[in-house]
Amino acid sequence: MEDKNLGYNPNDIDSIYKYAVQLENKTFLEVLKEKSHLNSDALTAYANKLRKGGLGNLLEEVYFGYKANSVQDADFAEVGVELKASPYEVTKKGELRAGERLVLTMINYNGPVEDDFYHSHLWKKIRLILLIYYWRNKQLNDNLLYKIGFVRLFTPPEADLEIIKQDYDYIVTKIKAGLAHELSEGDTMYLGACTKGATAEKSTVPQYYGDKIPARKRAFSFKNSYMTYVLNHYIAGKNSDNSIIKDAIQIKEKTFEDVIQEIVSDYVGKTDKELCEKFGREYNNNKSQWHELTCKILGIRDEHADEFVKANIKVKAVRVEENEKIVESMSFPPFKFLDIIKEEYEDSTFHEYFEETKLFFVVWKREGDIYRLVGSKLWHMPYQDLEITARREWEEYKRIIQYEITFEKCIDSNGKVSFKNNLPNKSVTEIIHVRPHAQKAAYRFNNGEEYGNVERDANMLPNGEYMTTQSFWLNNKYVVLQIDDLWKK
DNA sequence: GCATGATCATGC
DNA sequence: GCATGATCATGC
Repeated sequence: MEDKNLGYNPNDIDSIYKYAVQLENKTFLEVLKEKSHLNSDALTAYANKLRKGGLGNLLEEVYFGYKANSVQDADFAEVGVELKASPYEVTKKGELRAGERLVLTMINYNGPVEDDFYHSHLWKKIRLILLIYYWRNKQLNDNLLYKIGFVRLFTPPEADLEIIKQDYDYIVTKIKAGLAHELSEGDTMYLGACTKGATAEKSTVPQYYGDKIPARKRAFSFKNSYMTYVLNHYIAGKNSDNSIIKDAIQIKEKTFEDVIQEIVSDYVGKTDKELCEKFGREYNNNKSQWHELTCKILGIRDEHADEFVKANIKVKAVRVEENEKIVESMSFPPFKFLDIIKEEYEDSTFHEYFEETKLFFVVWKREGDIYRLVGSKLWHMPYQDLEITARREWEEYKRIIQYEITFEKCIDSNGKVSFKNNLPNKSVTEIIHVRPHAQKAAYRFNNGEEYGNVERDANMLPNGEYMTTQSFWLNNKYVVLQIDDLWKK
């Protein structure tokens, strides 16, 4: 029965949904005006109080008429519906992107964890979610003007749920082994253990298991990549049908990693030439050949397989030479100098990338003129590498970019000009180095000298000069160490 | 043969 | 025309 004061029946899913869906296309300000009896001053004061997460609380208190709480039951406990308000953004290409990971419930460090997924607090929070997605349009300077774009009842589809269960088991196993301090979002596919609390110092507590080593407080969350997929495909109705798992049955007994490795293993031992013939692709050794063969082996149109998008997995075809070396290092998206100097490592774009991204290495080994497929591996940067070595190297690059970058002008035998900088060379680092990553070299110096297309290919340093845009690269020697067990055994 | 600065290729 | 992933070319 409908509650006259609330406007809906909190014990009836249909009623909750019908009431909620009326939020679509309204701004938060419109909701406030409609539902509260505040005068305009009080409204302004309320708006000023909004903190992060405040927009969700606003809906809970003002629109649904209950106090926001942090109880580990679902918000509409009688019917097991959990309300989640979350932002999305619209990319330049017009695609939707989740603005945040969807935080579900805290991981308990004060007592035992729940082994059984279907009897866990987490399950109560995700079996039926009332998703309220609002457009975080950064061009608006008042977040009350954000508009609610989508209201949906959501539960992960069966094939997703199998992977989420595997993720849950992985996280729980690690916690029970007393290794909560080594948890990383990159460990898992769709369900992550994200950190909670502003800083590591304030939010590190002893864990319950093992030697009670202090660990960052963490919460179960759906990863940003998963929610971005949910938004585009389950909510906005974009079609894709580019999945590797064709039926949830495939993933019941095996992990996703096992599934993709088994697919690849059917082709191990075949050469690139044989595979080109088998898949009807011209054998021409061009840049994309081994990458394209990988997609054909996996039975996907391109690297944006549904599972890869959801779990933020990037396909990397790696060719190993006869001397067991990789010719090239591996590039990653470029960065801006003025961005990196503002970042702390822990919240940096670099750290976020390697914490949230997995690489699927598909490895080929050279034999004369051809490359033979030797195997594959789903990889993410190991905890120690990301938190210690890469941190040290990143901070050194940041320091030099910030305080003491210098250039030396070089002219080669053809009279071509280049500039040598004093950033550490790859020979002195273990994991990463910094290299140019642009269409052409471009510089502008404070003495007025200028080279190339500065607007397109360079960006500004703290001292006002411009250097060719750079990116982080994984050292080729480091990459070899991650995969050499595939042929050494 | 390696290190490094520079550049290419493809998809959207 | 850009974002992204991948490779080239020179000097030592």
